[in-house]
Amino acid sequence: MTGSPAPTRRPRSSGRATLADVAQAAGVSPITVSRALRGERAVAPELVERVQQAVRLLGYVPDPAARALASSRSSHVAVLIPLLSNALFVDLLDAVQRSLLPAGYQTLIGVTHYDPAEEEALLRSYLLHRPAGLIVTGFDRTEAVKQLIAGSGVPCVHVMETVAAPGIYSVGFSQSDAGQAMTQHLLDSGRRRIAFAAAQLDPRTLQRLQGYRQAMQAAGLVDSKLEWLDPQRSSLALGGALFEQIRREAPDVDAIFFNNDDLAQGALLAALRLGVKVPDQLAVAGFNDLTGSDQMLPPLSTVRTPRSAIGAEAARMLMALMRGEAVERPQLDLGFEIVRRGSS
Amino acid sequence: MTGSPAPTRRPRSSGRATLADVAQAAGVSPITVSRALRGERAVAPELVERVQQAVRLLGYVPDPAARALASSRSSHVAVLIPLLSNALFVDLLDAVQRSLLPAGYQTLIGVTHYDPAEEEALLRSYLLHRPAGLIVTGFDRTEAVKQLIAGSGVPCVHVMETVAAPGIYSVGFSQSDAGQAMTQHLLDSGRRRIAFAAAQLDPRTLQRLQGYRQAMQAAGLVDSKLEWLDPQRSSLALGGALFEQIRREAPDVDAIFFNNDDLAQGALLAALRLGVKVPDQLAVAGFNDLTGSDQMLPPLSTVRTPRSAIGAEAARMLMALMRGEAVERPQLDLGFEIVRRGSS
DNA sequence: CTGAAAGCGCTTACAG
DNA sequence: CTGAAAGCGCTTACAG
Repeated sequence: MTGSPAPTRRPRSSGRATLADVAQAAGVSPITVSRALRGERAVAPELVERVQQAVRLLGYVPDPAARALASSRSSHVAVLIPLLSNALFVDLLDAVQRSLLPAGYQTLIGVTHYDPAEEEALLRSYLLHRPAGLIVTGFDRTEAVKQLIAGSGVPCVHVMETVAAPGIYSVGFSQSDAGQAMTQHLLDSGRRRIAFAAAQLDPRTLQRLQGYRQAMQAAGLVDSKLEWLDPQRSSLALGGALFEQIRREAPDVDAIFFNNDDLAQGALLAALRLGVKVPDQLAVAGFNDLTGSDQMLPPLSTVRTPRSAIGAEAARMLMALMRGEAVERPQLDLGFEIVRRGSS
Repeated sequence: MTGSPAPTRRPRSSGRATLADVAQAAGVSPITVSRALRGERAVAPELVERVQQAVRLLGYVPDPAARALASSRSSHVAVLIPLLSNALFVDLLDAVQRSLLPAGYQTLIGVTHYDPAEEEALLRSYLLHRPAGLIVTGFDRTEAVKQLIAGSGVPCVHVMETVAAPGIYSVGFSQSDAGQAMTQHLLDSGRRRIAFAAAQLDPRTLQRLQGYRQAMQAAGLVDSKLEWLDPQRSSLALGGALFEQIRREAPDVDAIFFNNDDLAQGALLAALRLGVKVPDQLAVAGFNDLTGSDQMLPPLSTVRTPRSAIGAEAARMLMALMRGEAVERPQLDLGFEIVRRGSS
């Protein structure tokens, strides 16, 4: 019974309910619907109720693309991390997503492979999408890239480290304090020739090295020959290789502090293979308390880092910033914990 | 020298160059620019050149939101995986991103925690964003969710398993064949009382179990008491616990096939702790060849699964689908490899 | 507290 | 092979 002439143009709409549909159903204007939905300003409570009913009735869901185009801001949060193969960052991400997803934000994950150039490229690409927010790892970037972030106007939270700087938001802990504390723990348990073995050599690893040096310095035991710094990627195999190398080149070393648990785990396995008794002949310590460290033989002493809490707090801080709220504590230090197990 | 009156409205533009700017600079219409940029139809080569020059000159980059709104299709690819804490899926993701990013696609990562309901919620959420493509893990979803995917019209590639079904695209390998092959390897090396120990109990684990049963059946050695199926999440600690339990409850077991390497690694560590000699008293085998398996004592025999290749091929297949091209082989079996090391 | 108009920056669907 | 018009579904900026 449609007496009207067939339309000349095929409609381009997706068939989903639109803001206009909701407005019509609720008997208000589209702008009022828009405002009611975003909780902006005080729309009359009665209208809000009518709008919400219409939304339910029609199963209306806002179109993210239209929203992004009109407001110059998407519902995406870009998260830049160095690596996905380090459980540390997986835990961080998991916590971030768990907070952001229920709030309606989609997470874009960028892996930088510890390469500032790669990070810059990702950042430029993501910024084109006008993300609602940004989470980046650490502070190791060029002045140009910092300007790029600041100039974009996109709220940004830095994770893993903290820094006191105006307009900079960060959630993390002091990597150097953690390095110092573990070294001190080894000193306190009577070790003297404590080696520091590190891979990757990213900024946070080097901060831990500083902490190690401070503790050794204070004890009057500094010896640069005790530092093994390998730029290769961290792995169990590399940990084993470093262990053998240190045993060979410095037989008097009585403790090794590895900058990541995978290295330390590899070292413990190498010790088993070589028949080196840990901790009797040699203490071994790691960093991060990764999966499996408590299962090793002996269980690995390590530094437990609060990456899940960092992720959750960073998400919370970012959401406040995205809502335009003031953040009372722009710099959040979540600390760390020395976990003493059998290996030290 | 602007004699014109001050504009009454503040401009809402972002300041970036737009399609219209490029069109004006190139002396063509906006549609021609749009077509030239997307490589659609044959635009006169000379015009394409002029457009490209204007693009370079102005530093033009298309606005993803506008594009998505006008075309009902974003530049996002949603990838749904069960877990981020299993290195298997991290490798898969890494490979997917490595292929998709240079092609201009952004990856949205959804973690389902092996929960179909959670997967459905994520899927509905992502589909609202009208992704350009979809990558999902396996085939374990309700008919309703399958309809949801099919009805969305979004190209979709399934990974980790393969299936022959019209309109279904998949890249993976036969989990049951892999389970069978490893069991056969243990049989071939003289083992008879071979236990199958599994956690998580996701669909692919159960397929491996089928393969195990087939091999045991063929050898006339089936015994349901040899199956230890634990719904808990896979971990080193659980592997150790399962190892102890199996030793206690079935002392005559002469080999244990764990459905994931982390379990097997935990078992090897437990064996060291308990003084059980592997492989003399007992063979141990794993699945996936994860990091560290080659470092264990003894090194772990396992099934190497081609997850990086799966990710790369799935991305390639998806890109073909997104371009509207025909895919000659909608079902790609990438196989697996038995890696024999010291533990068997 | 509410709304009419304009606009965000693209692509679609027709037409020639 | 090229283009003028319309439209995608929202929000912004004014105005009242």
